[in-house]
Amino acid sequence: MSRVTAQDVAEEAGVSLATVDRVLNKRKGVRSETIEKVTSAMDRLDFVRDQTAANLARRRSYRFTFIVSAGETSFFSDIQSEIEAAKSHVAKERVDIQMLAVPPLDPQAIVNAIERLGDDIGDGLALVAVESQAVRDSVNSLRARGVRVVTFISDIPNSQRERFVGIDNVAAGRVAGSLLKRFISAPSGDVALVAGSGTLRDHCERRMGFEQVMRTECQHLNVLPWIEGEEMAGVVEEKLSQLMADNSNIVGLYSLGGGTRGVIDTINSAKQKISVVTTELSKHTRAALISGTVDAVLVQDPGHEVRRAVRVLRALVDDAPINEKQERIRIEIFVRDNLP
Amino acid sequence: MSRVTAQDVAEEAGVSLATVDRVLNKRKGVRSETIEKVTSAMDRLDFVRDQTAANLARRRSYRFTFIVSAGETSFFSDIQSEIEAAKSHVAKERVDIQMLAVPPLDPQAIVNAIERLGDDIGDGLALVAVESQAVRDSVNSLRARGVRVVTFISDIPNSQRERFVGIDNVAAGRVAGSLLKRFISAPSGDVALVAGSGTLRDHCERRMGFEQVMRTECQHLNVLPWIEGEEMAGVVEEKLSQLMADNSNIVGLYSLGGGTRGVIDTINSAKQKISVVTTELSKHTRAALISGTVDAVLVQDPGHEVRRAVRVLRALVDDAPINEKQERIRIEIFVRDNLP
DNA sequence: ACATTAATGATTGACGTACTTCATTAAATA
DNA sequence: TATTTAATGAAGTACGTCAATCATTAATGT
Repeated sequence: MSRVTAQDVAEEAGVSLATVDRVLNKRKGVRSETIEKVTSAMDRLDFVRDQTAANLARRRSYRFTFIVSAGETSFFSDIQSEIEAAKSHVAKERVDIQMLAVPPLDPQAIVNAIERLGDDIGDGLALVAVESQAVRDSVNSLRARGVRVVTFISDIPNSQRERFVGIDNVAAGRVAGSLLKRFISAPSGDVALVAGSGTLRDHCERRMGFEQVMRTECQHLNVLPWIEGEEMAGVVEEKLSQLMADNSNIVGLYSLGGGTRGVIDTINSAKQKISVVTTELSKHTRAALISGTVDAVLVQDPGHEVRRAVRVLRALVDDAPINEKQERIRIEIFVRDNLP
Repeated sequence: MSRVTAQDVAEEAGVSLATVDRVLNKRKGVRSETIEKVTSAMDRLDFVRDQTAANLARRRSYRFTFIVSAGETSFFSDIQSEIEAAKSHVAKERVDIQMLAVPPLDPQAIVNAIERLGDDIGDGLALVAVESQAVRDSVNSLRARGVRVVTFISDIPNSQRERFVGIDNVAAGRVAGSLLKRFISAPSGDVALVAGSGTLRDHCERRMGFEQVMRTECQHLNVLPWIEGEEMAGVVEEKLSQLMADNSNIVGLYSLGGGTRGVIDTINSAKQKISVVTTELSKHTRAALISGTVDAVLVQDPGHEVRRAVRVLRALVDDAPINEKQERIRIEIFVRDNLP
């Protein structure tokens, strides 16, 4: 009933423990014939190497860096506190995490941060990327140095980052579109679009997905040019209330980025009945869902994303396979009744 | 930069390693004054005990049993394959899982299975419970023997199970209601309800949540008496097509349990345009989402649930704290565009 | 036949913690 | 003061694997 050890395998295979170890760790100096003997013995005995003991013996420890945006958005403060939480959690498993918050929307800040860290960056980096050649170069040179890199929340394709941990933003936009399509009962009307900034790839992608659905399936709805709120509630409120004053034909709204609080305040003080889909679960969107101001909120769970980034980085360092299915980040839909 | 060990703590506190160990494992025979010295040294040094080394030294291994329903439903075959997957995955961490599939809706089958297992049940049990006094007694006597028990998917309250790993089914019903409410644009009409069986607590709870919303917020909609399909597609199809032939005023449908394939087939061959919300993500519901037959699917992710059950059981055995936030199972909403 | 190389065995000391035993010291009680 | 009791130290073994060393044996080439 007790576990099968490498020693047991050695006896079963009629070789020494040293040889089993060589096979186990793919070291050279073993005849293929012997390798076969050992692996078949492992099969017969159902041997599974004790990963915890192996890590202990290897005295392997991991050091990862997170570089995130220091935006005003509640999403990013959630991300930061989740990273803090993960930090103390994974410390038990010899994983050390450091976090750096840099000014948002600023490629150079990212590049400088990476520069300054030098080797202190550790074995891997999770980066909230900003679309820019400088960042791309920086990522590529990290990879050349052997640092494992994943992009986080916002991707930067065409770089050598090994993976993107975040949601499929085009799909998120499509979900918003297909929900709004069903929520809007009016026979026709305008749909407003509120975003943070056109320089954020995730915002652009969501818009793209949203417009795909609108164009192909909602000929009765007309999507207005988007409002860029620079992720600030005040700016959003100003621009949106202006728009709504000018246009009494708005029947739906999709807020796909920061500054959602501004959207909520504006809608609350307007008289029109509008179907609304937003992003991010903050106390504001939560209250708005309950009061009925907002119909649905599309969310990417910060806790999941942080934990997954850590798991993926660790797997990359270990050259272990990644369970793609488990590591996919879901787009979660919240309505009033499934609020967490 | 290297990790702080118990030895370091001993030196910092000016005590021996043995004393640190006594404090660490809450053994008696240490003055409270000394305990204080040690814990403050641990704080100063940021000591985190290496759980992997501890487990190794303790030669602790875990043995858990899953007892699940062997229903025809694809959900349960998903559960089973997820358990298999988890099994090989956690074997690396000295966790051994065995699974037993018992006939569905049969309390005695569960009791017998537990009886037959005896001590072989291991350190913990995850049980897809069925409402019954016999099962309750069985669970309670396991607890008395020191076996940790969690209910899984379907709860059995008033028993001494320590936790329920699954979704909030009343909330799931409410979500279905509030989605249907928005999806249905007709000014009035009937809403059909298809379930598996009234003896399943999760089905009853979903119905309850659904009717709560309908009654309080949808006076214009009339909920018809539910159809019990016994989790079999054929039965569902027969009963539902009968209902739809008799009633041309059906504008919405919520399928809250097994046999969803029957629902889909029936709707497909009917001419009415009906808004539909169902449960479970199978190839049938997936296809129906894409074709537009079904508007939304409410899902509990089998993979998540299995992994969480294992984590919770392990934490219970270790007397470790459980991160409630992480362990809550979400109700996921799928529409055509966020299909995984 | 001898030197060279490759494959394997045997042994050992980590890794960080758990747990036990035995000895020692300090404090409390008679 | 003598005796018991409680608190602590010192030292060692174990857990399962890694990794290094050195010795031994078998296969290969000259």
